[in-house]
Amino acid sequence: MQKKKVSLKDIAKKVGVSIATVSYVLSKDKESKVSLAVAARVKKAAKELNYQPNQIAKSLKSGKTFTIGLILADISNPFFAHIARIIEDEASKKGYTVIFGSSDEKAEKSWDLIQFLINRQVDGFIIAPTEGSQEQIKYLKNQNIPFVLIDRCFPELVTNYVIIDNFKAAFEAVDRLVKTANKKIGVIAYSTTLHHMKERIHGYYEAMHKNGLEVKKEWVKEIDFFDIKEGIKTAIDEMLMNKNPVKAILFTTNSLAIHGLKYLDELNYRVPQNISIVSFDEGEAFDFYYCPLTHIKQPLLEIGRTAVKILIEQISDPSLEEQQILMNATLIVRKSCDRR
Amino acid sequence: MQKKKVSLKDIAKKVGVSIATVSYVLSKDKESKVSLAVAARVKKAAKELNYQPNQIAKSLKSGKTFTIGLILADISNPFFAHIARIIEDEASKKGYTVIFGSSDEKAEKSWDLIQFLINRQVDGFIIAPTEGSQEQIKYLKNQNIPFVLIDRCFPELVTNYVIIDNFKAAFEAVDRLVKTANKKIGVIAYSTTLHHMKERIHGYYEAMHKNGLEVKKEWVKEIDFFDIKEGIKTAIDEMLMNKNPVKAILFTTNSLAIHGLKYLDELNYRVPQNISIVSFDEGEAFDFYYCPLTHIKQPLLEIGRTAVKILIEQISDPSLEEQQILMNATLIVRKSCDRR
DNA sequence: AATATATGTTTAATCGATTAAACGAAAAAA
DNA sequence: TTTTTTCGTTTAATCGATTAAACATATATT
Repeated sequence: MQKKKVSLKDIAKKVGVSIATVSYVLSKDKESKVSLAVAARVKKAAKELNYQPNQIAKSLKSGKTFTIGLILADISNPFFAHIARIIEDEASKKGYTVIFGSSDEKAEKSWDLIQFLINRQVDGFIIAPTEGSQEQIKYLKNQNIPFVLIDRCFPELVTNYVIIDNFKAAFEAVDRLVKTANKKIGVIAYSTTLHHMKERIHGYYEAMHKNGLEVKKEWVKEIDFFDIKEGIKTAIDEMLMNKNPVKAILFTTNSLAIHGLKYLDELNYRVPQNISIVSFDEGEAFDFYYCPLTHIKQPLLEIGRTAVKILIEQISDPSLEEQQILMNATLIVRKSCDRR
Repeated sequence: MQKKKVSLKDIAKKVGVSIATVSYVLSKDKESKVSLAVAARVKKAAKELNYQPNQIAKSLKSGKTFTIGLILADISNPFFAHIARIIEDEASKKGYTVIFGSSDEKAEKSWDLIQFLINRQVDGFIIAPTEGSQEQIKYLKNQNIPFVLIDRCFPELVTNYVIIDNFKAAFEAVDRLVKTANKKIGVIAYSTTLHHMKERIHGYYEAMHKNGLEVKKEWVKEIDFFDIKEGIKTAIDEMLMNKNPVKAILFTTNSLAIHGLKYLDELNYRVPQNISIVSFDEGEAFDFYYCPLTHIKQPLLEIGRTAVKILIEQISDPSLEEQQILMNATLIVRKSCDRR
């Protein structure tokens, strides 16, 4: 059996005062009410007994748990793991704990997590929402539960969010590819209605258009989340084996790039000699890739910190206006898109 | 303001019965006490109001939070992120939530986290302990707070733990290096008193000894956690630039291997032509390394699942004996140690 | 000396759920 | 008909902390 924990009651008994007095002493700011002599004895006893306040009881009374629910696609994905770490640090600085859950991009799992965490009385959420989770987000709004979306957002809903300008990021990347002598450029994205993905594709189209380049149907590929490996193969095969094979590819996520580059290797395509590459996000994996990769770098630290900041503001004052933060990604230019 | 949540009180009022009756109805197993008619009305009302029990209140009453505290070195390290994900899934299957924290290998941070999570009334801990955290572990034992150590353990303390046989893993790896024509083998580890690291080094020594090979002082390097990059450089320089340069290196962690391989690249050493390599753990990063890496694969899924299983057993019955689980790692042989 | 004010401490309600014990009414046993 | 059981429901205590309000004392004011 766990040694029963020391409570205010135990201190009160030991010192010979009421529980209330002990409470007043130990909640600092109210100390003035209590005589110095008694306060000293209470503090001494608290130290001797190694009193640790029961946060559960505090939470029940106050309705606050100082806990943030963090819902990501998959904590074992380096991109999300990195964000999780940043959020953890930032939250902890402000006295908040993080409870996380992985949705695996499934709306149902996401809903289960939300329900679960609401029952655990989290004070708010930071969510990278899955496709089709609009109703869940609306529910949170209706219930006035504070939350901030990250990485993705639903433009049709007014919510807090912190994301990058995906359109611009993709646009700049493709524009760069064009500038470095590429005309036949393809894009590989996930097959999803999620706005950030659409924006990345949109950015691609606009950059092509702005540069007066035609886009062939075979150059734009959307791949199923749940079968990346096969999807990538088919997509790349189709991009390369037609009368207008692409000479450059924009991968819209880290995972897509990893799988794509592996397959290009199998096909004995060399980067950048045979094909140019730009990818979203970084990854340890790329460190060992023979050709330094041009990629779109998201300001993860700012995203995480801002999300926590907005959430905590919102928790303290739920009447605040929702904030929409659009950050800029940076195009890090390396060898992989240089074919001159 | 957050819409105030529906409580038993609200249902009771709506139905016109006491709170106790509602509680009896909704706690299923006791349903028999209540008349079917009333039970039906209560259930209906609960559904209509979308009642969600307040877990905080439940926890206060029961003393159980169904929450596990997970303390790792760094959630953004893929090795730990992977374990975290496994633990999350396994815990969630059994109705537990995970609260995590990163210790950054610092005993002080670890202690803060433990205190913090105890106040949050976690039911137990899964911990990858840091160097010098023995007292913290003893404290948990004294307080009879259930916990399971993973990845590392303190042999001088009787605790639950789930680790791999590090000695054996290192032994087999080095033995394999010897069998593939290497005689001059070095090892790079962290400079720490943590037992798992010592065991890995010990395994190296024993394998060398068993094969009748002498170990030069310059071949065994221990590197500071907090300055890997520089440490690796110095270590490798010293291993290579002496009258008995090594022809093979065992890296005792993933991160050491990543930094080490990068530096070897800088030095224009080719694997396995100029040097053989074996590493602990896998990593996405290795996928793009030009030479497939021989590595020691830990059974992460089993480790995570077993740790959760033992912890929950221990939570349910704290009088159970501590369990020490030693799992076997697997040596995955690839090209990086094949110099014949 | 009588009254007002300040000071220090306790009482008791509260958060939301659980549950032993008490209670009242109906059904069964005498 | 009276007594005993059974059944269904409510009362009230509890978990640990907070905090308004009540209550004593002591001190200050008139």
